[in-house]
Amino acid sequence: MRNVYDIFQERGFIEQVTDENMVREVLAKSITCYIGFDPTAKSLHIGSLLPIMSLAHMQRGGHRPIVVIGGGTALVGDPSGKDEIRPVMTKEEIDSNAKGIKRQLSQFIDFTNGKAVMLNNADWLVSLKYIDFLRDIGRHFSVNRMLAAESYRQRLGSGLSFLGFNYMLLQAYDFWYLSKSWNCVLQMGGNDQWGNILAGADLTRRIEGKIIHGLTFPLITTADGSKMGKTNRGAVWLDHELTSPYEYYQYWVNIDDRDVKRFLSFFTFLPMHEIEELSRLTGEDLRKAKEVLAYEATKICHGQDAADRAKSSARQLFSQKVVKDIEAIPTYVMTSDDLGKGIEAYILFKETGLCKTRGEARRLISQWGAYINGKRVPSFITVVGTDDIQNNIILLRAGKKNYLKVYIQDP
RNA sequence: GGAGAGGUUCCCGAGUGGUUAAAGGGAGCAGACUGUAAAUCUGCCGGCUCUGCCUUCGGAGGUUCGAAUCCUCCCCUCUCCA
Repeated sequence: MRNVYDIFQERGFIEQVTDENMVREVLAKSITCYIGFDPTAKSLHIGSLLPIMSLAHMQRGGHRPIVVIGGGTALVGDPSGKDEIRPVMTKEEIDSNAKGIKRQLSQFIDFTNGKAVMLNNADWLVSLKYIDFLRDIGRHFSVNRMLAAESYRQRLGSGLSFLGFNYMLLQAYDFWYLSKSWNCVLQMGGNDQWGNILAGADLTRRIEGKIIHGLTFPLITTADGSKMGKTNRGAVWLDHELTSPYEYYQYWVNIDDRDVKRFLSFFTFLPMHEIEELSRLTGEDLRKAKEVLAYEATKICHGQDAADRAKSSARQLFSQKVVKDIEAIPTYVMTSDDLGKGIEAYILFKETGLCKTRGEARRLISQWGAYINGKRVPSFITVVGTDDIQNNIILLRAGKKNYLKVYIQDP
């Protein structure tokens, strides 16, 4: 079996490593590794996809991944990222988020028979005693060194509370704890976690005299320099209720040409020679590569059926063929009673969620960006009524590529 | 605790009594061009029951015909000093 390190390397997963040779050596045998995830939402979004894929690669390579839900650390808030204050979350919220996240991760990682483990660091962090913690853990940390860390240095200009300052200690404690209780020898994470990961490895070396390792992934930005995963409707979620498989598929189809190769490497399991081949396509043909990316990514996240449906719906909608089977596109259900004597187009676009406000809907329509059943809506006071129903459906379109169907379902 | 600086619409950032829903940039949206791409150009870009109305410039009061702009108190942030 190939060393996972090589796989990571050829796919561009590695930004920093504690010690390349040692990590490669460690990975020659089956090990336990971990990545932490914040339970701050009930779903992860594609910003977390790279770490997730890395764990999947690890598992495929015969290693045991531990997913740590940061139920304890979420109470403190990581200052190294951008976000400042996290809303204080109740234990119930965190638990329910954790449950959702585990279900989600099960798509990517096999948690059966101990092949992967999910833990919540609240279980060992919340009960810590302050004085004991200071004496046992705090003594190993040099404030001087912490202040020198990049993640904190940036904060020094904009403000850092003592609470946030302690985040590093807690995460370091996690790594130490996991190395002790689960024999975990590698922590991975986004590059913003580098300082925290090092702190954990350092702490473990000081307490146990044991060398453990860290590896970080590059921060993924899109070719135009923005953070990955934002669309007009917000983040791209892994949860199919927050982002439908169709929308998920569309996100990947619409990426920048320049991102195709990287994203294929990151977000699919396709062998590199296939990826090379796909990325050699140019011009319009490159869309085929994007289709492959979208299909594979959707398949990994939502399963093959969903990927098939998303693909066929997308093809129909964008190839001007007769639209007959478009089940995968987002659906808004209403009854013919709701439709009643008719409803102004701009209100309908707002109600279905295609536009956030009525004002936005008016703007869309007056700029000729709104379509009903493929026909441009001439005016925002155009009334949509039961006459517009075709096969129980009214097909709405906002802009060039945002489709939604209104499904008429009478009781 | 002391001394300064500052908190403006999604973000950055102008504005210092009326013509300001508030310059400019970014993001976002639409249109043209295209390949469901990028770049470029054009328009839009607080909300609404939209030729008008309502709500916004850290918070609460006050002065004024009229305040984001002046006064008072409060909250928060930063910098330097202790």
